[in-house]
Amino acid sequence: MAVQAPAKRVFDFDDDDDDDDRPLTFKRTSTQSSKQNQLKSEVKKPLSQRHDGQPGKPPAGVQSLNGQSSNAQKTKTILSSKASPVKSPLASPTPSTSLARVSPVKSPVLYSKASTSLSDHPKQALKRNVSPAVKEEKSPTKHGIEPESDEEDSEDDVPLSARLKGNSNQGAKGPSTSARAKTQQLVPKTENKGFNEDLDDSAPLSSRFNMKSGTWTSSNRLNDTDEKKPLISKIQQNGSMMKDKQLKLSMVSGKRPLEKGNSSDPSSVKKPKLSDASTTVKAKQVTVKAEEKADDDDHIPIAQRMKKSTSLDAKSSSMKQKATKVTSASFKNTNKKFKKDMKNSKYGKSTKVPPGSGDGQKKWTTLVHSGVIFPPPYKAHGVKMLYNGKAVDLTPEQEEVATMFAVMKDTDYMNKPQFKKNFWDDWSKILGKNHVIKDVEKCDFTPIYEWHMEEKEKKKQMTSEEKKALKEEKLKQEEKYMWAIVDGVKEKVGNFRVEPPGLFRGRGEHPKMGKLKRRICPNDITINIGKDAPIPECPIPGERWKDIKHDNTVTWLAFWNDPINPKEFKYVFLAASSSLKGQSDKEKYEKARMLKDYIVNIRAAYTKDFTNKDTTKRQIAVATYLIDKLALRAGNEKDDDEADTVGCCTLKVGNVECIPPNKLKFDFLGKDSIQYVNTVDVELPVYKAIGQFQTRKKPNEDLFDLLDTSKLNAHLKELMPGLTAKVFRTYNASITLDEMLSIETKDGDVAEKVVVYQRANKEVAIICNHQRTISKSHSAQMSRLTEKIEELKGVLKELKIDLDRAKKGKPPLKDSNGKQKRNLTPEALQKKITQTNAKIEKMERDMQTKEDLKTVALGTSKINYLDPRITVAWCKRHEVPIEKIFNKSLLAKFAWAMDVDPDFRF
DNA sequence: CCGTTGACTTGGCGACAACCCG
DNA sequence: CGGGTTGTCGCCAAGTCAACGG
Repeated sequence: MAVQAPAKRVFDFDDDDDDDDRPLTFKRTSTQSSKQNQLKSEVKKPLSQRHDGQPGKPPAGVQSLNGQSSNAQKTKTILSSKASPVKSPLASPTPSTSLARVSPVKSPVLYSKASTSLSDHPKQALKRNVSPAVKEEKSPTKHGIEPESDEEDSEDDVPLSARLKGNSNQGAKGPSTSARAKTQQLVPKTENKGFNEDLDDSAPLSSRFNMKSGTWTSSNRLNDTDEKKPLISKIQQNGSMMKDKQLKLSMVSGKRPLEKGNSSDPSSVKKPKLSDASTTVKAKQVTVKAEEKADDDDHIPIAQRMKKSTSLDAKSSSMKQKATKVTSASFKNTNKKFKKDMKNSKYGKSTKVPPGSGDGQKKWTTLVHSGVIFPPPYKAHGVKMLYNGKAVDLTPEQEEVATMFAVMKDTDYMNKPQFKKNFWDDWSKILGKNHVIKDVEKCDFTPIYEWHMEEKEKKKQMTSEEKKALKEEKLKQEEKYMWAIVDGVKEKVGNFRVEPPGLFRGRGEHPKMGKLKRRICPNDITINIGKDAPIPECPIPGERWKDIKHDNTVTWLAFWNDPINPKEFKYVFLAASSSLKGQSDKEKYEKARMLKDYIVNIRAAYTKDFTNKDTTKRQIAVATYLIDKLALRAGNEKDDDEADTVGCCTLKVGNVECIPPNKLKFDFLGKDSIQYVNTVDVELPVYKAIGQFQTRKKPNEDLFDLLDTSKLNAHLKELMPGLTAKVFRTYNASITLDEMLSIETKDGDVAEKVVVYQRANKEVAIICNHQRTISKSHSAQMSRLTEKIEELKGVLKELKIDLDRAKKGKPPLKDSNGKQKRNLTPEALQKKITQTNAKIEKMERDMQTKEDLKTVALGTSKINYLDPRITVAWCKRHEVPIEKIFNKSLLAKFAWAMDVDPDFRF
């Protein structure tokens, strides 16, 4: 189709070029010498090494992407920086073994000036961030910037593991993983005084609320004033950051307005327009720099635009000042990077279509796609399983299900009676009443399992050529399904493959685990497509689609009912890189940013209600507090046929333990049956309120008996348009990243900055409780590292001895094999010693990082919670190639954020 | 109101590929 | 060059939340 639009492209390396799959290789010259950064124990590792210097094929464009370091000097806007804060590394011994340990509260972070304390900031920040809650405002006196704070800070250095509770014991994680215990201090003791300058309102959890009602401190990010600005104006400003330029497609009039109609945004009241995304890339950037600026204002009312047209930065930040010159310079650099893209883009600025003006819900105008692809029909293998020791004949249908079960032999599901039972219930139906097989326990699936393993092995043994051929074959078959054309623009489809049949693998103690998930046929599938688009041909001869719709108020391309739970659906959507998704992603972050302007008042309001006589109000207040401080999920009601997990509104009395004088210990299974364990200090009124909610209830009764998510969200919506519980998670995650980056980034090489980023990322992951299971080889890896370190230490010792001897003119000792070593000068030996020490330190740091991250999953927050503009802007400011932080998929997904102003702050 | 339905986001994990290091 | 790691990607389960229908 004509549509191969060269249209959107940002970074899209992939897209239209057909060589979509070409791996990107970023070539970078910079060497990252591993310098160690003293800050904490983390080490940079991964990012820095990969890609560097790799010979790969560096697409020209890409190359330029990285090139920035060379010229960009001006870009750097150093925020606070200079001081090198060295913090004591692991030194601080705080053996925080106790789970419950609560770390002392730290002083609030100072944003501005604080020169002296600069070095402290990072620490403080860190700590504060450790737990969202932590950042309460504390009285300066207390923890303030006192020197001793260092000591306290040291806690930060404590390995995560130490902080986590239960690690050790938990070896056995239940269904899932180990629980992580966190300890945080939510509450500051609150002195009312607090205040001011030091506090940042927007800080995540911090709470400045305690101040007596009324006084809020304002944040001081340069823009205090902002806080009070009418929202509208702020928003506009913010909004203006994004530009929305769309490239026009050459052929089609493609406009690709990200913006949806605007309309529906509930929040519209205050904010004129949240959205506007620039989904497209600005290929033009390069060419048209000037325009860019102009473009940014697209969504701003014309009148206003005129005013600001000249100054690029004005837009954004109201808060921050613009780094004008700088900015432009950096853009330049940036632009270069996009060279490649440019090549395709010769289009000028796009015409943006006035977004949907008017159509409230309309998500698209034209939609063309090829439907879905089905898994191949089952091929019987004929391997016979045993029943009572004897081979049994099975029909292909029976064998298929038996095979599904057989191949799960080495999974944990085999230890779950529920799984077996459900499997048997479904399989026995297929076997029929009269089948010889009457009892699963007498079944021996081993032959099938072995057959499966052999097949797997065969596959592994294939040469890479064969594998490649196979892959290409598959690609060829799927190619047409991979794309959809939305309003004239070619977009990637997310999951166009219909889910194959299998045994349901629910997480946690899911009551339906093991049930047969039957094969989906065309007859189960409803297609949604443009009215004028050709209806995809049904790939299975003789069958037909269940239904065809032309509903442009939704974004799905197809759906079918979930065989496990027929009242639920499985949808086929566009991929994350599509502008439709990009736009809603952007709106999500804009909403979270809007919360920043309301947060102070919201906190004040709920703080006040901690003691409200009306129990419902009190529950709402406390629940909101928990959602804000701890980034808990809302917690919808669940059916009995789902795993028993909870969120804030569904917390049970037994999930929260009150520990005098004012600590709460949470322990529950959240989404995906991931355990959440955390002990926090809370404000006394909260503590008391929780106690009240618990009285006269059994452990399994609802803590918030008068509450549910709809009531809670209805209440939140009164506080801010469009506000719902999940917005707090996004807000807290993003604001934490933004602040940590701003406070901790120092001068240094790219690798060091990447480490700073990762550390911030880690804090966010901890806040959100994003866990992963410890890899099977973790302990082996650790002991191997320990061994290596020991070995190096041995070498070191020997070197020292040799050094002593050399100084006295004696020859070195023999090595372990008894051979004489070379005579080295004391200087040479000294150098070796230094090198070895550095190596040991690096390894120790690597190890520490590994240990810290063994249960933390960084990816989820990056994908779903961290506003990519924060990252992109930071990369621009600090000359860190964005590819160091975002991989190919993320770059594609966040195309809409790539042109953000370097001064952007969440 | 309230339970249900529908649409869309968030989440951990396994398979596989790319990479690294002796 | 082989095996252990680490990073990507796809899969699909499990949440959130709004709209609907009575």
